[in-house]
Amino acid sequence: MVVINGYSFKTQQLLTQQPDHPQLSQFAQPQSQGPHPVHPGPSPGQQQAGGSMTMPSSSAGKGKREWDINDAIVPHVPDQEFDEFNEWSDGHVRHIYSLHNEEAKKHISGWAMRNTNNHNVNILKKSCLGVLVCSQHCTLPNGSKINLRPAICDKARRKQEGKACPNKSCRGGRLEIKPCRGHCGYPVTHFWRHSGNAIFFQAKGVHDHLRPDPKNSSVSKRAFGRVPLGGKSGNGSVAKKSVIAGLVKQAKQQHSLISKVLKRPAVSNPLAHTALDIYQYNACGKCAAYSHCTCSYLDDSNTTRSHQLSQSSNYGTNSWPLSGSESSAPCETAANVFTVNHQHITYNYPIYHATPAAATAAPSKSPSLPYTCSISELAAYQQSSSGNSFAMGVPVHGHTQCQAVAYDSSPQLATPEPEFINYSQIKHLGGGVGQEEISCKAEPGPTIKYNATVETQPYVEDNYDYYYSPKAEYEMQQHHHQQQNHQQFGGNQTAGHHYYESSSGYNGVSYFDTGTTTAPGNTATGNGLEAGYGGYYDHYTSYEQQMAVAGGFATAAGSTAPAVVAPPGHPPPPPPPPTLTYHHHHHHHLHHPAAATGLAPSVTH
DNA sequence: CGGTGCGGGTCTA
DNA sequence: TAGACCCGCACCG
Repeated sequence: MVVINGYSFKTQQLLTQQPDHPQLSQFAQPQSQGPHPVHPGPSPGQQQAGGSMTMPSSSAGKGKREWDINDAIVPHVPDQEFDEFNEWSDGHVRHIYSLHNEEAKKHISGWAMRNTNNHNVNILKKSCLGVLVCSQHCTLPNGSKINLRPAICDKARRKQEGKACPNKSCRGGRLEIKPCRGHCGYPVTHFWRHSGNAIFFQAKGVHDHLRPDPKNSSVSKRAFGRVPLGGKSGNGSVAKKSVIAGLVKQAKQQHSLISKVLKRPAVSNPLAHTALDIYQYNACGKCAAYSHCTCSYLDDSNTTRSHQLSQSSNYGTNSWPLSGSESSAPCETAANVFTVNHQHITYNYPIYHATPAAATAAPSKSPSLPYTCSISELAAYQQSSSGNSFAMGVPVHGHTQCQAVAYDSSPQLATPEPEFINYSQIKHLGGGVGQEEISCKAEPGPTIKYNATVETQPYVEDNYDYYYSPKAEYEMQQHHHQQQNHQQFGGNQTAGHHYYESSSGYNGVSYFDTGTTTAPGNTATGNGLEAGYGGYYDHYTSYEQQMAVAGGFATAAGSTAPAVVAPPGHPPPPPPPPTLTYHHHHHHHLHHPAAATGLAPSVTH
């Protein structure tokens, strides 16, 4: 068994994708449950691929890591196992942060994430706004492109759009938004949920664009503060020079990092596959038909990627999109989307065939093979640098992925492909709750309405401010950190993770459910209710409570409980109530009396 | 002023 | 029905 960032995988599975988990397979093949075909796409069966997907086994010890943001009950995580905050989470990843983690509390993200009303008060959903780019695709002195962070505020963002390109050398360029389509053609989404002593974070989709510069970056300031960026015509000055120098330095360092990453042996060591491999790529393969999936938006976007690659001079920068996004933004398997209630909540949960092949089997629709290959590698790098707690596909992936990505245009991956299982569904099996649906059957890409300035933009990833903003340093650290993570794979990555804490406890948000966390290791107590459930209470929570009782999960911290989801080899939890449906289609919380827990329902900060 | 969260509504598939 | 968005409002820094 291999533990990756807290997620356990059976070595066997990693090495071989054999369907050795009947139960999992079963769960992984929800289609068997109902009329809904798992994969409406070309190959309905692709997803199951033998059900080899490795669902982390709770019995394995890291079962607590098995959760989905929509799970009725999320695991309790020991304080020591909280993840280090990652502001650049990308791909289908999940993190569990300390309730005291300031960044987590603020739901911070390097990506421009805006609040999205998902009508679920328990889970905060945010979607990516993409990045601001120059309409002229101008190139900065360092060869990079304008890549600014869109304002979250609609009004502010509108003001940003149309502004003159901050690149002084740019003529007529205007800032425009390149929308994110990393999640089946839709913006990448982040979900935040406060439960118990932790903040659960789950991301869906892989950003198909570069990381935007920090809003306080020099470029941003110049862009919106009318401070001209260094340009040929530029007022050269010291600032300009320093910027260039920094860029050069940055490029070198990045190159160095990339080289390291690429050199890393991975092929020979399947186990070396990082969680990213598993959780990120697992994302894709969900689309019933990649051909239908707009994750990688074949249309005009392809060219964009190609262009990006073509200008990969500085691809090494931290902003480069993940391979998944570039060549094949993973999308979730439709079959794995479940709705538990009327809250518009999708239960997408990626189960990855913990096999090297799977990891590299990220489907791609991108026709640009050569670029794709490059991207794959870059992606691998970026993954690592992206700050994901999971290390990512190393060179191997890049390599393998070249094949997979470049040539595998088929949704069906011959190799074990990432699969998505709805944990909730699993839990609800028999309950008739989890009904699979197809999440990526349509091509949302074209449907993107706002700021549909999706033109091929040959922009190169770049962080001109890399050395100018505090963040730059941080990111660099992140890069290194990730590198380390890569090497750590195979071991408990979460252990020893530093997490930010603050004396101030989270005051509570509506989606903070204190009673939704399974107590650690408790296998037989159902008494957690009194302790864990304070004020916040809704059907969701109620259900969780029920589960807690029925399943012997203690909600109170300190107790130990089995993973929420029945792990392979473990019988699924007791059947859930018929439905987890909220009373009202739209939110309607019972105005959670946060009193008991001292949590203010609507206090956001 | 902008970030952030809430939540009522609309549109679309 | 569900997902994505839009929009206004409120709060906060």
